Amino acid sequence: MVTIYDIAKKANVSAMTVSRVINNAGNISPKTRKKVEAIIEELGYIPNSSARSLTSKKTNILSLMVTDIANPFFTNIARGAEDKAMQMGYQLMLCNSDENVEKESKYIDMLISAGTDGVLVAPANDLSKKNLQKLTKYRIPYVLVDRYIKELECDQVLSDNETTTRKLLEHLIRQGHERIAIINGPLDIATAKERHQAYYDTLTLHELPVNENWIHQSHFFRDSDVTNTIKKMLELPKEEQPTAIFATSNFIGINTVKALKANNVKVPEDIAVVCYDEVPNYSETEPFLTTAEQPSYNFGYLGAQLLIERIEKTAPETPRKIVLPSEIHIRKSSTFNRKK
Amino acid sequence: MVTIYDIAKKANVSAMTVSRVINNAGNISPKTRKKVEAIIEELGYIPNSSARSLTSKKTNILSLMVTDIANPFFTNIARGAEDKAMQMGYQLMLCNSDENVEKESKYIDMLISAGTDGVLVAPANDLSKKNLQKLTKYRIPYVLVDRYIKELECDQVLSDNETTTRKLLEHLIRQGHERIAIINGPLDIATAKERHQAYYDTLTLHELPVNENWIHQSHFFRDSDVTNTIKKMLELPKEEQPTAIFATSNFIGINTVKALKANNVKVPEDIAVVCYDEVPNYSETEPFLTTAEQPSYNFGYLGAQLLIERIEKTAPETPRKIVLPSEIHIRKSSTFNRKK
DNA sequence: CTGTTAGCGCATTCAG
DNA sequence: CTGAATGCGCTAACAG
Repeated sequence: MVTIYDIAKKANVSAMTVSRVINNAGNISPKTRKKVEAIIEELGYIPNSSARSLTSKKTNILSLMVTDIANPFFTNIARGAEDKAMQMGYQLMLCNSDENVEKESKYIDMLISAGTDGVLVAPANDLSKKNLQKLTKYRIPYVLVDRYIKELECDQVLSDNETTTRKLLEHLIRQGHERIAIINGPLDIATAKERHQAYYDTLTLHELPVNENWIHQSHFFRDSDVTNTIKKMLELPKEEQPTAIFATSNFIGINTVKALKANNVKVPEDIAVVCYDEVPNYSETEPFLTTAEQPSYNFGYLGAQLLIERIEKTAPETPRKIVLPSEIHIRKSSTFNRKK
Repeated sequence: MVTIYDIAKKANVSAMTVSRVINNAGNISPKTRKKVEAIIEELGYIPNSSARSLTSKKTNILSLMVTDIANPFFTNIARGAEDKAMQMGYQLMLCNSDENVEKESKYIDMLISAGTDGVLVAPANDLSKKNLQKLTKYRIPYVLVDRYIKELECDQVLSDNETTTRKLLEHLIRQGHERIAIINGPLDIATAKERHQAYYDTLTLHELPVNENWIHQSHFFRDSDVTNTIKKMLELPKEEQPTAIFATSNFIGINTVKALKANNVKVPEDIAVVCYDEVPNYSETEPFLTTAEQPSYNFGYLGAQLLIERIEKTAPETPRKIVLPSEIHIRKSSTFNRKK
């Protein structure tokens, strides 16, 4: 292993001079700089960041904690965060909590232990609070992405769940739907809670009925099980059955349509479906689902930016909150006008 | 920040005793162990792995370098690797090279610098060799996944490209196809090279023509552009046009079908399509593409296992090579028998 | 512009 | 079973 002492010896300078060259710190005469740089190159020196962070408390590593690396929504965030990180001279480390607070906690410990400069987090749920407070205890800044947590004062990049939900639902209402169901994620996740509230508010605003038989929870995973939910809905008396379903995530939306079809329910003729989150089109056919596409890449990109500003202390003291709008894509799964 | 000295002072023992408790090393009396453990718990001590790795040269961090984090094939590998890593007491760090040797090189430097115990690599291409040799120089073991590199002696977990390609093609041949095209990835990637060779061999074996107008390269990315390729194929005289296309990756397959449809070519009636790699079914419809599903999760899982064995020196000296079969899923995109 | 000294938090080595 | 001394590779703080 090559160290700065090897370089120093070969260049006839002190280790400190080498350190200065590497970090572009202090004033170095162009001549010695050249000489040192040449030897660094020659020996293929790579700084030992363990040693470096032991003294300087800086690693230039950002971390991103997501809840499901298999979800394209999160891989997009990762790409955005990585691009910004790279651009600013940081590297990105990815962790996958699987929506599991315990696993998240283990990863947080690892990140503290390994010494990350800051963490971009989509927390598993409200209980993640204690994990994040641990970061604070170790003075590691973090930025919440996608999901906020009540009473946690920190930078955040979030989706405008209220407006987006309302837009999706009003699209359904315009099509003549009056009985609209929701299949949501767990209510201990902020996005689920907000979407639930917005669902309730929008229906109420439009003087539409809210029926507890139309309100269901699943989870946000790829295999989010909705078959039972759909079965229950279809067992309702005809006049109580919803004519439209609002799915609060991509996977829930996909699985809802699949479950409906499995029960010979026509989408959108019998029941219309809209959902949150865009899905990559891996099919040869046109995309079918009406979606609200969140700017996931920007969640990552802007989140990384806030984080770096926080790390480098170029940010104002008060936490910042960025709320981004989503884009509604109206497609076949919801375009069947019941008024006609 | 809590250090072992804080613990030691509070427990009235030396720092060394604390270190021993933490690492389960040496012999400690149950009483002092209990006492120390209680204080560790109480103070919420988290070891500083920078300091630790400075002396012990061990971080318990595995790294996974993939070429495209947006490709479900690689996220599956990540999940497999993560599961095995966790199970064995390691954490997994993810890096995304974007099929770019330079970016890969930067990440390798970071990994060396940060001190990873071992790396699971799907190399960008044949030029990745120098990046991997750098790892060797720093005595960091690595395992190749999915893509091997010539003359690099190391553990590998690979796909049986020869058999799988043959099976896919023989399926086409059984359907009566005699003019089969290939749209491949860059030939400086091992998998592309092997699939090309297997394509050639299989056609020759079955005494079918090989026409250079049927051999095309694209790349393995999500937006792999094949429209020009398809256009060229369709401009061939009718009797020279291929009746089937073998796409060597998921994205190439999807884009091939899309491009064909855009040109009003019916799949599979006019041209059949088969491809490598399974694709998650994000659509409400039945999967359409005939695919060879690689055991990607196992690539990661077994790769991590080999790597950990190498790190912990429980592996035999000689490099091991695991070759895994793929599963063929015959679907509509290729089921139209031309013999009838 | 350059060098010296000291110490980051921990584990190895050797001594009890 | 436990402790003291030492050094990993680097940089902050000071001195020249």
